[in-house]
Amino acid sequence: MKDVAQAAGVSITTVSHVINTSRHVDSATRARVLEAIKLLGYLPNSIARSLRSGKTKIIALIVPDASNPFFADVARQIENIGYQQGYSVILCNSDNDPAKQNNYINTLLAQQVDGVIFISAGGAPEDLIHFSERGIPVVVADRDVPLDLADVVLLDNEQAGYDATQHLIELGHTRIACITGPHHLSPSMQRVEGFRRALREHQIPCDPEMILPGDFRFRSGEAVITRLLAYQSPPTAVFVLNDMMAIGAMTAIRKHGLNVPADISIVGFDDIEFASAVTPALTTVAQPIGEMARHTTQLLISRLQGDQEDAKKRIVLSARLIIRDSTAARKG
Amino acid sequence: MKDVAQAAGVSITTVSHVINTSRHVDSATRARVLEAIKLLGYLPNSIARSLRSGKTKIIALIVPDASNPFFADVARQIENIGYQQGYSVILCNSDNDPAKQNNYINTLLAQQVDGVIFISAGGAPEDLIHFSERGIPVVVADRDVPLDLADVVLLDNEQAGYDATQHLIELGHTRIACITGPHHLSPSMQRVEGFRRALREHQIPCDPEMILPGDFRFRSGEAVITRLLAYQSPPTAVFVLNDMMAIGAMTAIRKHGLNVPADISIVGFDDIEFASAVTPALTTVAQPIGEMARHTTQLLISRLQGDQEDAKKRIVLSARLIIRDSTAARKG
DNA sequence: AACGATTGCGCAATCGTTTGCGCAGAAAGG
DNA sequence: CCTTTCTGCGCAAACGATTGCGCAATCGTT
Repeated sequence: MKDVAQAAGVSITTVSHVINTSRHVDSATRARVLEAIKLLGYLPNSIARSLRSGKTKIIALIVPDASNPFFADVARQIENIGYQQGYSVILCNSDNDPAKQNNYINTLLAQQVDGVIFISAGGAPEDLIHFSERGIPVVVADRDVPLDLADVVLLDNEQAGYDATQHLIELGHTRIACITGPHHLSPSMQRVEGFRRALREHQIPCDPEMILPGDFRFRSGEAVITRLLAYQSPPTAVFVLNDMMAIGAMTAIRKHGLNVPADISIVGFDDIEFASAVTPALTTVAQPIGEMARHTTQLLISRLQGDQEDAKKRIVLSARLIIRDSTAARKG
Repeated sequence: MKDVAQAAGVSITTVSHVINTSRHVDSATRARVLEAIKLLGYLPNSIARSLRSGKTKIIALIVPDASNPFFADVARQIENIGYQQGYSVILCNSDNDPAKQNNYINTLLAQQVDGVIFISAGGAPEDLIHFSERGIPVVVADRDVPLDLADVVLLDNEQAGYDATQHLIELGHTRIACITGPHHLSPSMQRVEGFRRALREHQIPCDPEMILPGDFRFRSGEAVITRLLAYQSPPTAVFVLNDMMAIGAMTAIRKHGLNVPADISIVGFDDIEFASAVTPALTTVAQPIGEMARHTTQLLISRLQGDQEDAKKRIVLSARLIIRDSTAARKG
């Protein structure tokens, strides 16, 4: 910048004002400065800028598992929107590990990010309050956390669970299992509640053996369905709380010589791209990822731009059941 | 920091030295300072640090499509390794768009990242030279670029293409198609060359109609295979240059009432997690993602730690064919 | 007791920007 | 021709850390 100033024969003050159009500069001078900038290939140092302004134009996105297509997609969309609004997004992978998650939170604090979008790996991430303490806005997405200090964007998981289950019931199934996620995650719990409510409303007894936890990853879908199939009277339909596990389950079912949906119906959750690619195409509950990403980012950015409203906002979106080929009427 | 100094009754100089253990401090004093730090919840401002030191401890990773499981996985692993070494990784999605890619490069320059790992979206990203100009090390991974200014970590794509094709030939196929990626990407080109060499060495004529380009995404696998199936004498085997398209192709094949591998054999590329999940399980060429991530990150970090060696390093890794159920001997 | 070495710490400059304040010269008004 | 108002720009103080230099007190020697 000094060099630019010298080359243009002005002070660095003027250079700064040219760059930011923060006050009037004679057009001849401006031209000289601009030329010097091109010539020297000058780029403003955003570190110094941030130091001065207290703003970094960086928002952090913390996700539990970036290689899960669902989160990958969320991340991509948030990044896109942020990018359009002039924010860089730094992606942090907590690896489903609350400790790593806390580490990241502290790094990000030191890094002076302007805002945070947080998808919890579980636990009550107490370090989040440090953000509030420092006036850094946080938006919690997808998974609720037991702390009331951030805006939240969630899916109506209970209703979604209900809808999926009802679909199976309407197909005549009564022995319906559910492969859940980890107990401590709010979406998993709520989908299970919807599952239970549907059974209850149709007077179908709910056998606790039929509700088994997985970890949202492919392998655990295989593992859990194998246990279910070993039951004396195995389920004729399974509601699996995400697509990764659902696809794992379908793979395992085939290995056991059974057929989807003839012998057993499967409903997944998320509607990842592969859901329509597997055979049979997976009936699943589609999350409005785009909407979610949009609301989340927008909420954060409006806070960044000075929305001081005290009340924490809470946005709840609806899911949509997509019926494909992995569900069918009960045999016989 | 000022507050900490005051609370501990010392100068900020001493506080700094306590934090960085950059010179001896009396243990009593040190204790007072540490206590003040805890008490005030002080965290060093890394912006200011970076400004002073010229180091940000941030490395950027530019990928063409973060929602492609292959890149998602690469990203996750690189992030992990970087994290362990004390670097934050900022993930930039170029969306296969050279313009966006260049934009990012410039943002990153302004952001003063310490180093860059670059997986090209194609084009000759001339702006990359700005990094060299400023002494910022760059490592190019996966896709070669026509500029000689960075270390490179690549797969031996030619050999991998050869191996995949040979597998099909050994199964008795002679009408073998190839669904490629965009022409301007080096991995795509090289795999095709391996494909050609295998045909040549086995005296199988190479019909140009049998080599059709896709864009590495799911949909284009469906689209291209559909064209191939419409041929008067369609292929009995197809080498698809990535798994996303391969799975798309299998889906489409089924829709056409044909069977994999009975009617047509498919070989994919990447060995993403889903490759083993689909039915039939996909025969594919596994890229050593872990090794690639490790080499790439290590190379970059050693440059960051002052490896001034002029010669650009070039690491070439080998792929491994994984035979599953999507390939079979030619009928009849 | 005197002097050099050592230990323990603070001053102030610096990194590259932004920005409040103020100063010169030109235009406008009387 | 002397004020007053603009117009166009520069000075220097921040932002929050790191670090070369140097000063005072203590210790060890002779």
